[in-house]
Amino acid sequence: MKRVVVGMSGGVDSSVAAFLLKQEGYEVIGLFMKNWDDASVTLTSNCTWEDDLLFAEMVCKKIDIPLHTVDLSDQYRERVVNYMFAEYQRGRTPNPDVLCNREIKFDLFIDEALKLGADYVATGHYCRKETNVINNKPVHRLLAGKDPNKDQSYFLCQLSQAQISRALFPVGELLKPEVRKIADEQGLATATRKDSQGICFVGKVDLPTFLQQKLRAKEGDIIEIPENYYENIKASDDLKENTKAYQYKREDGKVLARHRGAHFYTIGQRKGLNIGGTGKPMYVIAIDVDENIVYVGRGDNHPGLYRKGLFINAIEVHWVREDLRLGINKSKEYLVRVRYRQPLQKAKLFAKSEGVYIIFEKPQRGIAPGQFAAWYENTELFGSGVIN
RNA sequence: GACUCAGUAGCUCAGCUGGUAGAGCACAUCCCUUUUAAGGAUGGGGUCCAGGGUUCGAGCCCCUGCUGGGUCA
Repeated sequence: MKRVVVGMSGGVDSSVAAFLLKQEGYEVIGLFMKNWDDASVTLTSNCTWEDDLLFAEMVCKKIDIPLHTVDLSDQYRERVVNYMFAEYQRGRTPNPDVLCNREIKFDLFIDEALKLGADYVATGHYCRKETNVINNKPVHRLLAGKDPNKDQSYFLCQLSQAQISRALFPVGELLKPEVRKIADEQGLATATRKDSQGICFVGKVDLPTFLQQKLRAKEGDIIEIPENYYENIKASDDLKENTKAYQYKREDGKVLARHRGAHFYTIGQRKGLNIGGTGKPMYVIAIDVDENIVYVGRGDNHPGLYRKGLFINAIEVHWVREDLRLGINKSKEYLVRVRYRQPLQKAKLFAKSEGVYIIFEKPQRGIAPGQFAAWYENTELFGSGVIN
């Protein structure tokens, strides 16, 4: 009998995952991770992990599996939270949950599971895995969850073959309502529990407030870049031209207002600028942390909000399908998304020695450095990388 | 100094020939969402610069003053 350790979060998805595995005949062990216990920064209820643990216990008892707990909060802080601070400080927009999966759930957690004698680990992610043998070698394929509304493959875009080889995703074949139904039928305490939101383990936080734990508020100018700024920029086929962020200078626009620290903002952001009287909403189109300037554009269609492409440094390019890695100077069409739940966009990848250039068929809005671009073929996730 | 235009929600402004005010933006809350955002819905707010007058009734008319912009000397 194969032994599976399931990451029990205290939510419905992992509850049902555990139940399904048990039903399939696995020997199932629950493992609860405590990764964060600082309730002072959360916006919603406090001490969420205690509630989560309680629910995990109830569910495990119900389906009759043991539950272990492990405290990974030191490592979580080191590998996820500190990374967040560091990225924001650089004026970038990190994705802590992608890191959390790569560094915690599918790294340290797997280690803990192996200590418990696990053959596999499972989570409640809406995502599918398929293992094929190609050239006499097993190749693990990461596929989108069946529920198009809940597909969470994006969050797993940084996983390696070794990590995926250990993983099982029992709810990936189900739709969310089906998961709820199973939970309900089985009388699991989590059946109607609200989906978690916000940063995994940390919860919903007000980012500027959260960041102020480590990053100082520092007043600076908000500068508006007029639409005609772009009139002189001629269209080009050059990969570098089309994939680099606009580099504005103070003289390119007019000071509109003040902000409380450029590193608290992200590209595409509308709320929190506190600029009224503009008729149209203002959006952040660039931030310069060295000069401490936030550049904004007026209106939904401001050219500065859109970019044709993006670039990923070679060392930050990750192929889930190592076997299908694009060779240097090769190019290929994929479907790409730059944020969770974004509809996949047609794009072409160009592999160069310095990294990967992605050119979209249609210009994309709010591409933020620090976020992950993930490329797919049909429903399969092929690779990902940090947007430069 | 003269002339002239303006002074209405936090901001930018609308308000027809007088009947106690509106829109966009901002903001707040909620929804959506295991990242940041975006998006959707709802909402809070106004001695209509001040004082006086005309009128049954004034943001709108008249007078005076104050403040700001412009033009001319």
